[in-house]
Amino acid sequence: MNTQTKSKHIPRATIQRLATYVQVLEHFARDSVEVISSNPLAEACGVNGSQVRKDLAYFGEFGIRGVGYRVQPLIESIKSSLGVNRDWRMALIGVGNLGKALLNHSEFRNRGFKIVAIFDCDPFKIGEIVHGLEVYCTRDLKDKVRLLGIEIGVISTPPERAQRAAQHLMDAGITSILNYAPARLKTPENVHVEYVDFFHYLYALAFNHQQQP
Amino acid sequence: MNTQTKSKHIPRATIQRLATYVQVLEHFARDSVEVISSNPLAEACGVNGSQVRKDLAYFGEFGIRGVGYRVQPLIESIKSSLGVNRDWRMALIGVGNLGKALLNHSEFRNRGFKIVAIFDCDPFKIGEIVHGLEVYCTRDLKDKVRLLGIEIGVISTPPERAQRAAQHLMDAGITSILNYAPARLKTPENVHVEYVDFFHYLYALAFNHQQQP
DNA sequence: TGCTGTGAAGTGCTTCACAGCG
DNA sequence: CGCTGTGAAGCACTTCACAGCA
Repeated sequence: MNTQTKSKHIPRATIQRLATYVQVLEHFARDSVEVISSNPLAEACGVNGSQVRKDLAYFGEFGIRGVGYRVQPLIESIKSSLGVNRDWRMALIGVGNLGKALLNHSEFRNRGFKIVAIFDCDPFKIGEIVHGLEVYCTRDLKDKVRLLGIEIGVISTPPERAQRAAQHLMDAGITSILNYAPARLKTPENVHVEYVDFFHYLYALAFNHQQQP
Repeated sequence: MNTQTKSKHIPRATIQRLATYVQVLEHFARDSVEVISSNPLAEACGVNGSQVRKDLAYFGEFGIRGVGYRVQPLIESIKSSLGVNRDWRMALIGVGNLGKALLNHSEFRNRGFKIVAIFDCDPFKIGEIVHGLEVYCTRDLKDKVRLLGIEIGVISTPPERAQRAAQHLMDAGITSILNYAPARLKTPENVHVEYVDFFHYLYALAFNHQQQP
């Protein structure tokens, strides 16, 4: 069994599906399923069987021919391939409603994505304690990133302040940004931004609904 | 100018981008930009200019040759094409932490996606008032859907109860479901489910980060 | 025999390139 | 002249089909 990534380019869609496979496999694991073959796994994920096999094959040979995949080891292999079998330390910028809701969402922490410092530029918020974390001034970001080994920045500011928050993160050397603000960010090539837009989903539902009334 | 959908199939990716265009166009509108051509719009959205023109062309001819697109009318045209220029009434199932956070998120309401009834199967929660709404028993869903003209169901239960919630929604005739629970749903073809998984984004960040360390 | 892993074929989205119009 | 709208080309992802192995 080989967990090295084959040097090929891996489609972004594959990464997203791998996250789904983990979700579904953990469900099977809870039901004490020990071995599963690609077709039932695919069905549970709403995709094609070859798709599953091809996605997994990007990262190694995890299966047993004639048998299938052992569930628990496969979960570990996928997590390791994705790099989510370790902790990630994150900084959150923007301690408003949305920011507080994210801090509340304990599932992040459970999965190893830990918000270890929070920032705001509102002087009235600085110093406040939210979910056990002191709100720091955004100017201190660079120091804290170095001090706390932060690798991911989460932006939950209002849209008009998102670009400035991104600039602070980039100045601090952060190249991975999760952006909850409804704004596009101007960033250099080497910075990876993921945009979370709750409305994409609703727009897709609305569009489909009116197409087939 | 023609706002009829040409009968062609419209890629899902196009719908997602249209949501982004609206976001970016609204930003331009706030800055009093009145006309914009495809290339600057595309750049602000992180896509190709032809992509923008082709996406828009699925729904009609919104531009002026030699000039570009008038921002405000374009916003309205896109919204109308997507079906988000009207109100949508939604039911939320699962009034836990996540459900409450969603109720808090006033942006939904502002954009016309209104949660008008909330449900839970926990007898201790039924009758409680959350954000001005009484928590109803999930058994009453069918009646309320009819009574209140609900068209979209939002699932924010724990994963093990998501399928049951979906069943209740489908029994009530709902065919559009937004699922925040980390579980895949078994649904017939005619039901449209959008899965919101916060971890997709984080997994993508983690994967990319470890690829280019 | 049964299921994985994978080249080859198929499909659909994206980009190009330019005709057409304001 | 400039920018849109669009057929055609290019590219990437998905599915098929089967060789290969447990």
